[in-house]
Order: sequence, then C-alpha cells, then structure tokens
Amino acid sequence: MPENTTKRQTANLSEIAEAAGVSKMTVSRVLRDKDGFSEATRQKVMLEVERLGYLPNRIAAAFGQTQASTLIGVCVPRLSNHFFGLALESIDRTIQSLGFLPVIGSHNQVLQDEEAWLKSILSWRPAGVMLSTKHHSNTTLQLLRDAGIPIVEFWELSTSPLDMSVGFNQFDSGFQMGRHASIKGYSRAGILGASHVVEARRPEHIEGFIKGFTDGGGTIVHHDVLNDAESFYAGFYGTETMLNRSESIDMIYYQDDTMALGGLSWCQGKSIRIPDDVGLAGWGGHEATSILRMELTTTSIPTHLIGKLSAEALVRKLRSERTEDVTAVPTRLIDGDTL
Amino acid sequence: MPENTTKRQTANLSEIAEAAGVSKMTVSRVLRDKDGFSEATRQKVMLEVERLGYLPNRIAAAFGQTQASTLIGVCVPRLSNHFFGLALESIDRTIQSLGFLPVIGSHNQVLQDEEAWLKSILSWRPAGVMLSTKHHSNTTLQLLRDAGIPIVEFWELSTSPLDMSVGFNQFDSGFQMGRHASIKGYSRAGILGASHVVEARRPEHIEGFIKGFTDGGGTIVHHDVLNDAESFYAGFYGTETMLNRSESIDMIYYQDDTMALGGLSWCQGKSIRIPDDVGLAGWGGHEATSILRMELTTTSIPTHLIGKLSAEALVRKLRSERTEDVTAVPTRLIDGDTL
DNA sequence: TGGACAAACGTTACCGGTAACGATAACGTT
DNA sequence: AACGTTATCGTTACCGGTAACGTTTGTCCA
Repeated sequence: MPENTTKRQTANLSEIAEAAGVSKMTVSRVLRDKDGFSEATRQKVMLEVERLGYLPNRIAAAFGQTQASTLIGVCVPRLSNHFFGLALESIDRTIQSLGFLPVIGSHNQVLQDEEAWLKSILSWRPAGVMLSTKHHSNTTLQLLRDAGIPIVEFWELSTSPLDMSVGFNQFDSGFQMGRHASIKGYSRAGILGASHVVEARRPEHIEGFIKGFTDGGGTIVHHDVLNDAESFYAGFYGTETMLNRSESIDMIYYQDDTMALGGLSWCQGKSIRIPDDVGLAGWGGHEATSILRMELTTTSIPTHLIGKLSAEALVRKLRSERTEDVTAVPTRLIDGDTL
Repeated sequence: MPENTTKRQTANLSEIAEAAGVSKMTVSRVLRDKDGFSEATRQKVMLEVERLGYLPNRIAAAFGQTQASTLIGVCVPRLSNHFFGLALESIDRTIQSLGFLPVIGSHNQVLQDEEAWLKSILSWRPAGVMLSTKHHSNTTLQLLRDAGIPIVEFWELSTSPLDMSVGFNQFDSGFQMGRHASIKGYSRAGILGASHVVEARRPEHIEGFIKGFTDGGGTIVHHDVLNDAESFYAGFYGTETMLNRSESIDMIYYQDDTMALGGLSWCQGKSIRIPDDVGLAGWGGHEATSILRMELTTTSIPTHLIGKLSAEALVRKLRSERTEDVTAVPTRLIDGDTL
C-alpha cells in the first residue's frame, strides 16, 4: 500500500481554495477560526474540507512563522516504570486536550541519553519541554537556556527551578514516615532498597526517613540496597535475608510499595505478626492498597495530579497567562495496618 | 528566561554559510554528509557549526521536500501498562538509534481516542506509524490508507496486516498452556481475569486456553472477570472468592502473572499446597519469576524483541529494503513449579 | 451625496531547508 | 592543445502555510 516513490498527497489549502472558489488565505482563516469571513463562505469552505478530507499540515504551519510548533517534549527516566506511566497518561491526556502533541522520550537515568533526546526534540522546535529529573548535564542546561522556551520540571519538586517546577517534596515524604514510625514506638529500623544502576544516588525519601527516624531517637540497623529492580521478589527475598540476619529490628522501610508487598507476603508465609512482631512501611501509594485486608502503611504520591498540573502550567505559560513558578503537590501518609 | 515576544533564534544555515564563507547549500551538504565538498571546506563549515551551536531545523527540512518527516507515531493502549512500557522502551531506543524520533501516544482502548491521536500525528506527516491493537475504527483505517506510509501492527500478530505485523500468536500461547495443563492431569479449571472496561472483549490467550484445555478433556468450571485492574490484589481476592465458592477445581489460569502472584500469595497464606492441592498458571512472563523459590508456570512474552523487530521492520521499509510483512515471535511456555 | 469606516476578502512576501541544475576549475587523455 | 570528465561549489525554485497589508464592497451618517 505505501508507495515510497510517488507520495500520495492529501489535499492542501490551495486545492480547497480552488474547489470552494476562494483564496487559500480565506480557507486558512476559516480553519483557524480567525475572523474575516462570512458565514456563507465558511460553509462553502467547510464543505470542501470535508469532501476532500483535508488534513492540516502542521509542518508547514509551524514553518511559516518563526515561532514554535505545537509539539511539547516530555522526558522521563523509564517508560516501564509504573509511576511515570501513570503521570504520562495524565500528561498525555491534558496536553492533547489543550491542542498540543506530546513527544515522549526516556533517558534511563543516563545524562547523555537525555542530552541526545533533547537535541532531537529541540530540532523540532517544540513549544515547551517537560523534564522529570532534577540533575542534568551542562550541555543540557545550555541547550535549555538557548531554546528560550517554557520548561517544567515535574516530578520531584525543585525550589529553584530552571523555569517552572511541579511536584512533591520527596525528602519530606520520607521524613514524615520516619517521624511517624518513631512516634508509633519503633526504634530499630531496617531499610530495603533496590537499584539496577550501581552508582545510582540514594532516593531522597529514604534520606528523609533516616533523618525523621533518627531525630525521633530511632536507629537504622540495616540498610540493604539490592542490585535488582524494585520488584515484588526483591522485597520478598530482601525481607527474608534481612530478618534472618538479625532479629533485633522492629520495622522495615521499603523503597516502594511493590517491595513492601513482597515483604508482607513473606512475613505472612512465615506467620510473622504484622505490625506487632515487625512493622512495614512502603512508599508510592499503590493503586489498590485499600482493598487489601491489611492496608499497607505508605506514602501516596498523586501521580495523576502532578501530570495534570504540570501540563496545565506549561500551556498557561505558552498562552502568556499567569502561572506559579513552583507548585507543590502534597504527598499523603496513609496510616495503614502494617505499622 | 523564555521570552514569548522576541523569540531567540538559533543560527540557521545562512549564518553558518556566511561565517564559513560558502553557500548555505554547501553547509547543507556537509551536515548531511552528501558528497560534493572537499575536506578543507568540511572543516571550515564544521568549525562554524560548533562555534555557533547550530541546531538542525527538522521542520524546515521536512517541509522542504514533499516527502515525510523523520517522526514515527507509536500508539499503545496504556502507558502505565508494564508490558507496553517494556515494549516502548525497546521501540524508543531502536527508532532513535536509526535516526528517527518516536511520537508516543495512548488511546486507553477507546477507538475514538486512537482516531484523534492518529489525526494529530498524521498532521505532522510522519514517516511511519506503529499500532498495537488489531481493531480500529473505519475512519482510522481510511486515514491509514490515505496516508500512504508504512504501518506496523506490533503486539498481537495479525496474519492479514494492514501493511506489516510483528508479534506473537496470543491464542496459541493460551492454547499451549491449556494443553499443557491437560497433559499434566488437571481436569477442572477456574479462569480468573480482570478488566476495568466493562465491554472489553475477552483476551485471546484465555480463549486459547479454553480450547486447549477442553480439547484435552478438561472442564472450565468457573470463569470470573473482576471489574478491576489486573493487579496483585485482584489475583489475591479473586482466588479467595473462587476457591471458597467451590473446592472442586484443581487449577486456576490467570489473565496475567501479577494476578497469579496474588493468587500464589493467598494460597501460601492458607497453607494450600501448590501444585498438589491447586495448580496455578499465569501469563506474560514476569521479569524475575526465576528467582522466586517457587517458579511460576507461565507464558513468557518477548516484549523487548517485539519492540526491536517491529521498529526495525518499519525503518527497513522506509529505506526500501526488503522486509517480511508478517514476523511471528515465539512465546515460551515456562514449565515452573506451580502447575 | 460624499466621505469615513468596517467587514470581507485577495495579494504578496516570507519562513529554512533541499532538489535540480548550472557554472567553474582541476585533471587526465589522446 | 583540444577535449571530455569529474569534483566542487553556487543559483534558483519550491515546499504549504500565515502575517501584513492592500483592495473592494457595503453601510451609515453628517
């Protein structure tokens, strides 16, 4: 079906114009709903647009004027990460409903990949860019500066953003859980994390937990970082390893909920009483924790809200409407049954 | 930083040309590595390109000729689905490495949304399109036909594709499991599925399982479809409900591995012996099933391979190289410990 | 009745690349 | 030395929209 040789062209403005007996400028005006045409000509034009199946040519439109296109670049660390997947769905819907087209990419936590992606998207002169990590290469920063377009950093909150920032305070979310655990009477915690990238920096909610827990008088007894994905299995076996090594800990703080669920599963299999023998706390807010008989104590992250607000902030800026540079969305500590 | 009024322009070909003392056509040739220039001028040009920080303008390039852009549209049902996330990562990497830019979208199993997305992307005159579902609206089909560009359908295999298809035979994957279970001696199966879309059609691997199992003499005793996401919890509680209702079933086939893990977890909590009391089988191939003490019996889907092969097939077609219209990738039945 | 004014169009120029073709110089060949 | 060939480079035209501006027509009021 696709003929690489002679490309079948869909009708363009000139053909519509000719068919409707007007100039192509009038057709352009009708399609963009700018004023300067009568109702009669509008109907004539729209008839031909329907009949000929006109598809707008955004390339020509974006090329015409020196200003930017209707593309918006969106870059996340990983597409297979559930949290970013949820945020992306929200961003995708919001951006499209506002008349732009998201161009989604990922960098897998490699700065050079982010840089390469940015160059690709900038060569398409996007209207704006959305990034989800705080740390960028110098070249990336320079490219962003030179582009002169609105930028939203949208996952972890940045109090001194490049341009705009929408997100939550990751450190605080961990800090609150640390303090919460401390108040509940726990004093000897194990921390179970996982990362497939060896040199990855420690997530800030874990830093926050350590601060909150130790401030309350608690002690971090173990801190294991498995060289693995943050999976159910990692939580399952990490818990076994940690609890077998030392009976002296009275709670475990997990890097995320999936791992916590693995830990919970292991404990239930061993008839360990939760939260009496051991307390468990996760992070992230799994979509359906509340239907579990034993509700997981965790921190809920409003992925949907972050996506919506960040996309809206960007578009408002594009329309030269007033916007906040920094929008903090609250995380919510869910005081469940496991701690 | 972003000035909406006077847009800061990065250098264009003319400025590079003037700085290097050549024509802009020569600069164009150097940058695209077409021949027609000497090594000396190449160095002169590249020096200025570096110095002025030239960013190619793909909009102008795509506009210049009547042919398509370097954009490739990719549409999946959901961005938060782990399987598609994995496939997308593979597609993203492959497409970018071949010099194109993927434009990822989702339709959430709503035909009109797919249609709207397609119109958006087609208005950018993409070089090709990749779709991951078999069923499309009539308008979608018409749009694809008229576009005259290569199309890859890339998840479930289609033996009569619109253009090209890369994927696995979903029915067969279930059929094999059904036959496998039958041969192992199971005869009374329960099926546990889930879908948040009420009117969704039944997944084909479940159809296949039914055929394979009943062909071998087995009976499908229960078939529950929870109105929920395919989650760990859905598997956990669905299993409880199903086993409490009737003791007569000797195995459960789950819609996916996450649900199967939930079921496994529930059974372990109740000290039900797997696979003696009840056999369990999943679908999808979770990334780390092999490290679990009890390896889940399931069907592994090569998400990474599908992504890579489908992106490569599309690009080969774009380059007018020979390609297969239908590429079947095999699923693998993992004969684990739970069945 | 003429002139101011606005609505409803058409004309022109331009965006930044690239294909096609033309021009020049260098080089080899007989 | 005359000629053909090739490498290297410049010139021109064009892609499909849109901003800016010009033109026509109609309307309304002094």
